[in-house]
Amino acid sequence: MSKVITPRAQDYSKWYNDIVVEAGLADHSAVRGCMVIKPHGYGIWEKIQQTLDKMFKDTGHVNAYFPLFIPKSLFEAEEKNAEGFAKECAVVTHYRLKNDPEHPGKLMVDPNAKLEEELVVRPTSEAIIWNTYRSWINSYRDLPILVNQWANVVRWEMRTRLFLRTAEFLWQEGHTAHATKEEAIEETRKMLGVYADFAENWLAVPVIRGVKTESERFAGADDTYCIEALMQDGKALQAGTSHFLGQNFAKAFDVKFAGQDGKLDYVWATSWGVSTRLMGALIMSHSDDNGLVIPPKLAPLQVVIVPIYKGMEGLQKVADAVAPMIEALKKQGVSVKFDDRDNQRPGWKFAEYELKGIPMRIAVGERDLTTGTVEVARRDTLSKEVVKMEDVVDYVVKTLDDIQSNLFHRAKARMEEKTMKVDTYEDFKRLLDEQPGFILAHWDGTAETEEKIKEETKATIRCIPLDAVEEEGKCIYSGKSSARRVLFARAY
RNA sequence: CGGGGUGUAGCGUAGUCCGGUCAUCGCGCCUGCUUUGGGAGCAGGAGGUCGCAAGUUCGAAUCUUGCCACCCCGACCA
Repeated sequence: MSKVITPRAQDYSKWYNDIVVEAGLADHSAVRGCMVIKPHGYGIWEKIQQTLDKMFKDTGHVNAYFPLFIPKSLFEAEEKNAEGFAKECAVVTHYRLKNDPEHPGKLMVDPNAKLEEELVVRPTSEAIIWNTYRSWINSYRDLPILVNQWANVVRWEMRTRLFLRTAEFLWQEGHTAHATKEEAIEETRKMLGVYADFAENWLAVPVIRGVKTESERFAGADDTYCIEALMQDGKALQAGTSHFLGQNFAKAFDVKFAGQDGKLDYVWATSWGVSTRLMGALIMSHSDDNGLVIPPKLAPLQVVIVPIYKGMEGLQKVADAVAPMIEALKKQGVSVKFDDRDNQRPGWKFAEYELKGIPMRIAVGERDLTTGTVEVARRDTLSKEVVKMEDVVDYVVKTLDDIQSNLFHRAKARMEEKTMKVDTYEDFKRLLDEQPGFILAHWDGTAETEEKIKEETKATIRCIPLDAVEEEGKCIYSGKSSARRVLFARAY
């Protein structure tokens, strides 16, 4: 077991923090609620970005970039959106500092440099983007607009957690404009599908696709679709959202287009995003008490080769022996590193790479050179196998695939095991405490009931699953009739 | 915003109640030798505005006052 990671059973929350910090993913910074994403963490984020970016391009989207600052007057234009985010906005009021006459060597805000109009640091970019779209759109021929941006946003959260909720975070936000409601809804659902595909086939995190209830909806949306994942401790994590924005922003920013019939109408909109929070989902889905576990498809480094030797000549012998293997692995598209650092011993390196979640490790000693074998270990099961040198490339390629799918199936089995159908409020409350997880239960569809349940149990309706089957039932809280089960959980 | 906690070397810490060769120990770092198949051993060495500011005192990591920062729990949360 790791010397630096708190075991999950002892303190899950501390375990999570330890993984993030000790695996070198991120650190707390000098700024409250803001983190430094370190190279290892950023390397994973870059993989996430590259993969998603290609998926967006493949579905017809292009990238653009809009300003970090939004004039307050624009920000407040879409009332619900503004109201929803107002409580957590950072605001720029001045544009200059000057020397503080009372405290030599210190600076102060220059009171003469007050901005005419305050600038809101974007918590999300609908306002600035829709204000821009007004000038991009005149006719149905200008539609659809399928734009994505990779950016940072700021939300002044009261309480933050590394990756899961930080005051500043990195994300992508897609903002599309359409001529018809149907097309916009189709786009909303299509992007939800992209997210679900990415979550399951790259992050190896199984998700439930669904629609948010009215009270959980994005501020300014007509409908919010989401993917919900379940972490090892039985708490839910919203992993991505895709919003059908109706004509709300088009109306707020007066974005109209002339149709084929010459009539003017407001444009239909969507927006969708995933953030560095996905890192949190990745960490909490797969990692163990030894450290991080990275799905091979997103690992910046997939295979590490650790030499075991005596003296520099011994190291050289091993290096010569593995050189062809490294070349062959690279040819297969496997990222591989030969760790020839002489200042750490093999055992130390083993522990280190396990902590960092590298999917596979190959140990090669002088002993192996005589037998023509190597020892290959996989991170997900921690099992080791002796493999003939000439079979290594095939074995590694196959095993990386196997780890990827094993991680997904393991997480999926866990999610299914922790998903329960419940028909009484007593069982509901008991399960939340005794076996936390997803709970499928009947709900009468009212915001009042939803709110009461939340108050009394801290569980929220994560979503109304898209694949929910029609089923007559009675609301667990009010006893009123219900047509389908919805998904409850305590959430991050 | 409420409650709790922390701030001493790169990291983790002892010392604070009771002021006086107390700046302790471990990891890490540097040098050398021996080691290397699961976080090496020995020997030597370097490294400090004790969060910041003011005060009390012959003397402050330690006492007083004020301030700052971060973490954890809760409230809050597209």
